[in-house]
Amino acid sequence: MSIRPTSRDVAQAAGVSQSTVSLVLAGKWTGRVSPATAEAVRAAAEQLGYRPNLAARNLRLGSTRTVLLVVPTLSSPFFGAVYTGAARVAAAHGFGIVVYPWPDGVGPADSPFAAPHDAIDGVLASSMAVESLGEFAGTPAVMLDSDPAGGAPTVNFDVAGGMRALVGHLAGLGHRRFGHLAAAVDEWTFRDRGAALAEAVAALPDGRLVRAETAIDVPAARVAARDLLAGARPTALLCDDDQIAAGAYKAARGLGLEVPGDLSVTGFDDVLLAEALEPELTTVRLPAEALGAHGMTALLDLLGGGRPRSRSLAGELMARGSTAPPAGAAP
Amino acid sequence: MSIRPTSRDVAQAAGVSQSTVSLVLAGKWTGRVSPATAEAVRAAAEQLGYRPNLAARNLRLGSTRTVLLVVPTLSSPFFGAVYTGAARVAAAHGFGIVVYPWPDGVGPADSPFAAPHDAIDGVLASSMAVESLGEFAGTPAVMLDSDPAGGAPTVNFDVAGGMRALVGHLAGLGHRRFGHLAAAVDEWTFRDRGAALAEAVAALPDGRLVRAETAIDVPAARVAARDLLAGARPTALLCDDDQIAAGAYKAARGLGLEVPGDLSVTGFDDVLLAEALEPELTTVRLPAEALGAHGMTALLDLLGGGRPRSRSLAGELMARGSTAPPAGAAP
DNA sequence: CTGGTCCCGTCATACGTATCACTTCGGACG
DNA sequence: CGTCCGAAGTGATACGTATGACGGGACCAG
Repeated sequence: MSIRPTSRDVAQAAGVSQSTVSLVLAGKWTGRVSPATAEAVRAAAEQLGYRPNLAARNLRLGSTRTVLLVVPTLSSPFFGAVYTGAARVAAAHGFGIVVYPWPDGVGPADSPFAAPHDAIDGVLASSMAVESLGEFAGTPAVMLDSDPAGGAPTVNFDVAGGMRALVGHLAGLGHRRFGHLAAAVDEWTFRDRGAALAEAVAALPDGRLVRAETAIDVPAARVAARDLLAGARPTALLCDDDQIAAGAYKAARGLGLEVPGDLSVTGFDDVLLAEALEPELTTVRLPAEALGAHGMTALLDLLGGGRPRSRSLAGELMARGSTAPPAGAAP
Repeated sequence: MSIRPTSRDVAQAAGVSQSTVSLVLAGKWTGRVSPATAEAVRAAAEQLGYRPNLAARNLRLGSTRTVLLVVPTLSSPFFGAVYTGAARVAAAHGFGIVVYPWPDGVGPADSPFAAPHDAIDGVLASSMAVESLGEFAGTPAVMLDSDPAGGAPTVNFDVAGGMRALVGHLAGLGHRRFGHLAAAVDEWTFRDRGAALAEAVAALPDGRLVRAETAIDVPAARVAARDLLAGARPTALLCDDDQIAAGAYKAARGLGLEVPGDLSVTGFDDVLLAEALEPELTTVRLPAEALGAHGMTALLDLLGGGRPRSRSLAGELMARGSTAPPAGAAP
């Protein structure tokens, strides 16, 4: 038979009523159905290849056991990892995930993607302001990598700690004059990175810091880095992103500066780029999969009526070949 | 009122029956409902913020207007682009997309992800063998970037043409001794690349080709490239992937070879890596978004009862700084 | 005045599931 | 012996939508 079997077909095959099938398959039969009957039902279901119709179940239950993951883009491995972590936890709880790539600043009406507004129980949104979620107001939401002051429960990276680790690493090598190639993106994570960096440098005796902004792509970063290096002469350049660091490499080489001999460079994020560059990039690895996993855990808690606490995940300093003592330092 | 309005609420507000609301909102009212009434219904729906319940609609229609996109991983920008292209076309036709990351070789039971087997109308699968879809047998499917001999309609890249373009470019520069760093992955696209490369080199007078395999990651490619370069001495090294090319860069530098002075290197795919490397990588850009878009178009055609033709999308040669005439060639 | 045709809508129903209220039946208990 | 109770299961219903089968005027022709 080519048509899909329903619970009624299973009932008929097992010689019981449809309600019994439903009870058994939902696992709520203890004390209501005899073990023998339950087994018979399961056998019939198995034999017919029965799979419950999700649409009917959702209609009946008023819940879809599906969560929407809102990300700015899927063209970055980072969000792929977030998805993976979230989906793993979701699947373990019988939830599905639908991805909704929502470029920041794009109105929902302009979006080329179909948002299944109602077919979801909750929202997991990464790297955006909670106000952007206006469209989903009222839906239980957990924010990832976003401003914790937004009101919603948040799971974040400790980017401030990451920045402090980088500055500590560089200061330990003898650096005092720092440059910051900041991402020209108004997101919490970058604001936090900038503030932490400024603070950490200010805490150093003789610490100095110059700052420039750039878009997150290689050519733009190259130009910004060249301009910055042409003015002040930092011995270490901290970049908000690995792609920016790639641009900095090019600018340095263009100016005849050796990395790390004449200029130390650091990135942030440790995407696949960090190991491909030469020299390999010192950066901070952010546990993106864990971010997704913890976020989904918090969301499930929220859906279950809990009040999940916001939390912060530490990054890991990956010290590699792009950092060294500044030229002229004692060995 | 906080509860979601149903079509019945709209009917009451507009002073008509529920069926009328359904007819109007489905756009099937011509000749059945007067323009004035239709307008009133639309106004009431708008005013109440009515959105049809998808679960109910799906239950009634027996179709979900949702398609499953099966990809090996989301940790690559490539599949993000495929998704984007597919989702754009889908949304324009009122379809949604659910992503199912299915690492090749992993059985469905082992998969950490929840496959919504029945909640879908069709499958779009990228970069895998059609046999892998066993789980979804019987569902209308279109394969992307996969073996066209599989039986299902296919949308592919003309990787053979891309390889020929690379060889032509290098031959034009004067190269005759080629190396191929092949991806050790048993997928159609890599088999096809290898075959096309061998053929193109064989067609050259004096053309010679050595070949080695490697996993698609930077450290592995570095080792493989070093071993290959230590034996034969090709003047041009064609890599199956940009990440492999990054490893080749490192190996070359480790052996004291300058790129492109002593060794020309090419990649494949033009992910964000190509522009970040130094020198920038000559590679073939594959239109991943177009792949997704054409695939979805074919799938919609298939779902509509059509018989979509398989087709092939040309890549674009991106000649950049990693290729030059071989050492000792006439200028 | 009757019968036929449109036009504009409404009624009723089915999709497949989960669950509440109810029945049946054998035994335990007073 | 009558009553109550738990075990084991069934019947009926509702979720919200889409749609085929009807209905009731209005208008026109005969």
